[in-house]
Amino acid sequence: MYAYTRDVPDPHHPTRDQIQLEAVLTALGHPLRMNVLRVLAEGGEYPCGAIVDGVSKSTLTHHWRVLRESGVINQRASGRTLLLSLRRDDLDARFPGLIDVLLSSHTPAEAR
Amino acid sequence: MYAYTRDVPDPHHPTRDQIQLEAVLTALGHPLRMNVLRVLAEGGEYPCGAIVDGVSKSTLTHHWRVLRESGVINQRASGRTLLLSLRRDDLDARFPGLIDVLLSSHTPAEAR
DNA sequence: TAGAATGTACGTGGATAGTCGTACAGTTCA
DNA sequence: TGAACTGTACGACTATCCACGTACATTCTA
Repeated sequence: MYAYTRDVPDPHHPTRDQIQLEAVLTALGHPLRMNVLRVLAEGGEYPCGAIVDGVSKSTLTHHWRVLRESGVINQRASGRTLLLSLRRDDLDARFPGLIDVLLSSHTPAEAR
Repeated sequence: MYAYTRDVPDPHHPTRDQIQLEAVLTALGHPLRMNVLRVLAEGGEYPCGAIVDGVSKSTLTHHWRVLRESGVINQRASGRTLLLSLRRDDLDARFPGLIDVLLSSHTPAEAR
């Protein structure tokens, strides 16, 4: 099992019941993170470095943490990469229709 | 017509097309503002001071601005009060189903 | 017309977000 | 085993958020 450091053995993922609406909204209120949602909504798992360009690694780590701790994504270790995936089932169970609405709300102006 | 100051004759309300999904999500990512949404969703207009308790007037002004500039609420002058209402039609037109989903996502833990 | 009522403007201070560079830990593979 | 690779940890910096007190503009009313 992949360990991040001796002190923080596991990345924190909230359980389904711990996912808070506010935290999800705040997480998705950032254009970079909203774009990540759109990419991950296609399905499958992506390494951290394969979704966003033009941002430093440490900045990405920050955004992964926001998405992970709000319950939007899951991070799973695989070899030397972390695979990201959308917690679609949990989000749909907790907030039925929310993700569908967000994905269907096409707003090109934000698509940077 | 009510004027706020000589320099800022009108409060800024984005047009329907200018409403950005991110801005709405960020605005509703704060518990106080989410509660305001729930109150206003009942319908009708409320004076600024009739919705939230325990917060200073200037703090409220800050939150009204966030809600107004994101396109969530409308502020209309009436005598010496400003009447707040939800821009339900605009939000429903721009992001069909979003408000419904948010209102039906009951999350008691956030109901402070 | 003077005082009360409503709500904004402005300035301030502390907390949080967002970005980066550097260092480092774990994994893979030549 | 050692170097390359992937991603986090940490510290620093800037910008924005959030809350407040005070001052003020507007409106209503006694």
